[in-house]
Amino acid sequence: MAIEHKTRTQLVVEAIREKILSGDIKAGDPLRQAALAEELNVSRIPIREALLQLEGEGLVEFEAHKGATATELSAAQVDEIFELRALLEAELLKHSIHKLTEQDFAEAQALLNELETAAAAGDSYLTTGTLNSRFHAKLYSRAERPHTEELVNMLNKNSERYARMHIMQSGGVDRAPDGHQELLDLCRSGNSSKACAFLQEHIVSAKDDIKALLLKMEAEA
Amino acid sequence: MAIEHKTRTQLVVEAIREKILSGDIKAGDPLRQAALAEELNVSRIPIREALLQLEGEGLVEFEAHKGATATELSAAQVDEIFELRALLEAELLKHSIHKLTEQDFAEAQALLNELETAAAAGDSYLTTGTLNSRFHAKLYSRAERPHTEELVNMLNKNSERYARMHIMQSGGVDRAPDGHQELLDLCRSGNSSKACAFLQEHIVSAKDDIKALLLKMEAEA
DNA sequence: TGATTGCATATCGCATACATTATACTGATC
DNA sequence: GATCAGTATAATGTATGCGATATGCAATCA
Repeated sequence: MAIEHKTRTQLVVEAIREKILSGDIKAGDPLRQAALAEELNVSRIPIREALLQLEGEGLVEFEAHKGATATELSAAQVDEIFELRALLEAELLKHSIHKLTEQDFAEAQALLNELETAAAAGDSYLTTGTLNSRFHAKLYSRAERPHTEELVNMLNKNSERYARMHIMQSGGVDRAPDGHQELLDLCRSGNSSKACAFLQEHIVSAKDDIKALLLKMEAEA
Repeated sequence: MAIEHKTRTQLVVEAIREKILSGDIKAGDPLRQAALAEELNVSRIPIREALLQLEGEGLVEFEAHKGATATELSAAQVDEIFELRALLEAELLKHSIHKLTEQDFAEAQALLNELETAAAAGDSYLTTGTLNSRFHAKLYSRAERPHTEELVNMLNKNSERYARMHIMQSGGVDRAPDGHQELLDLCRSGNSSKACAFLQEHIVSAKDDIKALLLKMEAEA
């Protein structure tokens, strides 16, 4: 296994992304190149390049001569992003479900068990969030749809910070591991249309929770 | 109207994008920073920043310490991209169709007439391609789904160069203005599900043509 | 007093120069 | 002749510094 040589720009990308997703940098905040450069002990070049990459991920907006800001999503936009996720993740599942092996199901089940344990133990978002992603990724793993997967990843990054906010707000409780179990069972049964419909439902209901939170915040502001 | 001040990086982005879409730079070709810098009379910094933006658009792939290459799409990937387009454009149409005004229909019809005239006159891709995009964009214009629109734009950029190749190959003839007319009529009739289904069909059939071409090219290589 | 112009400052955009990494080549060893 | 180590070369990655742009404030004028 080759050790990978990370470039400074990559490290900066990860640092800033985490700052945005964790809420350390809030939506709409300006991202000053010089300040970030000093904080991360690099020159402004890797900062600029990192910001450009994050713009591609949709987390940052760049305006010439004015600087970058963390993207701000309205309730309507969050709506759209979750609906896109529902659409595309269902598409992934549709293409993957019939190719999943017994091994895949077992691994998915293991991830789910781990997730339940972690959730019960009140572990941090870093743990539950990662397990959650890995569970979903496992279900889609046989889709062989790299572009769709990348789009889903991008949409997930965009919605993740709002999901985190929601979890914080509701006392750090992750919801719906039951839903996950039901989804997995449906996949095992091989009923593609039912499983996809359930998945869409699952994503859309998460949307509704988060949208409610956002509307409240918009009203306050 | 404020004159917009284009940054060097933006100009470079446009220059390289056009080189890729036009086939001047072919899929898989390496993009040497120094060479591009000299050719476009700028330093390597704006070149690097432009390449990063193009990576976000999916036209370029960046690998640390190895440089950038124009993205290469396998037949399977072209397949995927067109299916995504079909899915997402149908979604846009679904959300837009019932909000389209008589004015919108008239403008779409005008674009279509212009397109037919241009196609009959054998105009360049620059003309027909632009009209084609504007026609589709008009149909989606009331969707109010900015993220979906952006994804569609991105997918279009990725498929455009293959579409251009296909048109070149078949003697510069653009296909299916009839299909466009039928699509517009369906939209006018307000039959959402039929119109969306027809649109999907339209995109998928374009895919099949291009895929055939690509498979032939892969076989030759 | 209110609007407008000009200047000061913060910030960004980009050229130059140097550091680091990957790769092709050379020669030695088996 | 094949393989490997070591080096040379070319390309990328990053720091520094200067010129350009935007923005806020102060001075000026109607």
